[in-house]
Amino acid sequence: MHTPPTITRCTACRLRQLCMPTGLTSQQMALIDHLVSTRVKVARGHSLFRAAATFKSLYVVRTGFFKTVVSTADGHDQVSGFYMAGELMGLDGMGLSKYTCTAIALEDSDVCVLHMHELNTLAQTIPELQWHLQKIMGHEIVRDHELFLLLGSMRAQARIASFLLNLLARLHARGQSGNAVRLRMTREDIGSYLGLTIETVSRTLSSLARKGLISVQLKEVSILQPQALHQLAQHDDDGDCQQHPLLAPRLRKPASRTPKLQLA
Amino acid sequence: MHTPPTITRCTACRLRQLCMPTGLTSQQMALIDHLVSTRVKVARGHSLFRAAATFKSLYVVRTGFFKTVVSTADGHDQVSGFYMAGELMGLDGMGLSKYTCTAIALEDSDVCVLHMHELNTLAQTIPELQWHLQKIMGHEIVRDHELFLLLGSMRAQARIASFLLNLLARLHARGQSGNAVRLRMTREDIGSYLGLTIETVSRTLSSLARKGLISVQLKEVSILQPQALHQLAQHDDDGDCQQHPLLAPRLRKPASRTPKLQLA
DNA sequence: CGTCGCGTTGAACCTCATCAAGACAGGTGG
DNA sequence: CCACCTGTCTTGATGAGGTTCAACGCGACG
Repeated sequence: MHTPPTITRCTACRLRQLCMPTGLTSQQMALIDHLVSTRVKVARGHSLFRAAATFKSLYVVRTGFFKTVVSTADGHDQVSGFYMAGELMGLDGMGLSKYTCTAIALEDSDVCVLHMHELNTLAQTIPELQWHLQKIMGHEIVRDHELFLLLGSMRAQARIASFLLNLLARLHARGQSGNAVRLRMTREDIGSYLGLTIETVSRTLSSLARKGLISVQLKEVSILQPQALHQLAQHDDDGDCQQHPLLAPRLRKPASRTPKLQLA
Repeated sequence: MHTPPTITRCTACRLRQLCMPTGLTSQQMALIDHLVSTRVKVARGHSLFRAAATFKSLYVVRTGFFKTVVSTADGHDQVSGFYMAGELMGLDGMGLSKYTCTAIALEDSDVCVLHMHELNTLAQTIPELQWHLQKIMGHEIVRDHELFLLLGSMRAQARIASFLLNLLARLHARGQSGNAVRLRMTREDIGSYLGLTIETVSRTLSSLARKGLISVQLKEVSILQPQALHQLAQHDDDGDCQQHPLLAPRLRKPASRTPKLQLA
């Protein structure tokens, strides 16, 4: 068994901990090094895979930035996610063996290709790999549930705040320090993702800047008051109107759009 | 190896095709028959598993009906799904090894318990089982994307229409004929799921009934004009106002909330 | 310099949330 | 059996948040 070229060796990749399982034996690592046989470059504005295409591979962003777009029969479409280095795309294809969304590079990007067939074969001998894949799919589902909450019960201001904090957190997880966020996507993309119009996105950003919570200069955003943003992301608007959450835990809250949980 | 009691044998279950892979050898089937070692009954209003509990099992609805609820830190919560016979719950727990939502029975129910550990062990020897699990998780992700579209870019009327059609389709997939849908959940649950208030749900149902598209009698709904409902579910409201989609394909559409796809 | 894509801002309208009142069914106790 | 109560659903009136329409600023690019 020859050693694959360094360029495609996962063990030599600084993103390894983001997309591969940890705690493998060196023997297992060596097997995994053969997994990524292909790298592809995608120019800004071009697609990596398209909806309805046959599902064959998963993709990991190596450098660059992507959005995924889902479309309805009648031509409507919506951004369903943004992906940065180390994040996995294409999981939606596993259900019907077809991709259900289109992945578009928002800047010149580099992608690792994981052929599903090889991945599954390898997973037969490395259970950890199998579990890891399950975990990643589980994360995707959890991420989706968070988006439900955002789309179903948050105001524009809270959506934007959540969005910015989410981006910042992911950048921090990649080692970036500071509070600067460069928005790789357009306002249109943000609006589509958050279920808002482009005007509302723009207005809300301006409003947050006017309050001093962030600073905005086109695509360059700085989170000046992360805490305050967090507050906004949680309480829609009504300023935490329950009197004593500890003293009256079962009190019926008059909270805005949130029916109470029917307890067991 | 003894044969497990009939009551927990998947091969003897009429729901098998809904939750188990097809095309297995009889030998594999025999192994799978040992998978479901437990059945649990959940009384209406009680929970099957709760958010933050340790993830150990997946659950398949055998009889009855469930909703899942996700909660935020600040007490808000939202229905994230409804589950009927043959559908799998608990997949969200695979990401963090904790459930992220709470499953509540909306009527007295019967559930098959799949211990994740055993499931994974068995999947090591039956690749088809592994693929099947992947497929199911993929379906869940696709389902979530459809919900994004609904929550992000549909009007109340379109959301309700989609919701009713979705329920009807799932009932049909289970062999029910006719256009009757019994709503097992309250208006509050529906509203939470669709990102609407209870009043809007009620009003929209009344409105659809007034138009003759459905009939409503509390929890009993009949879909009188499925295709008309389909229309409503797709075009928000503006009655397909582009003049000649074929002659002017690149014309800027005045469509309500849907920015155009940035092509590759 | 003109054009085009993108972003911002203003004004009017509209959908839907909110507040409020009442209808209806199911359950309990007299 | 009725009165009563509670949870659920319906309907109306009002207002706010966000969409829609429109105009303009700005930078990139040919």
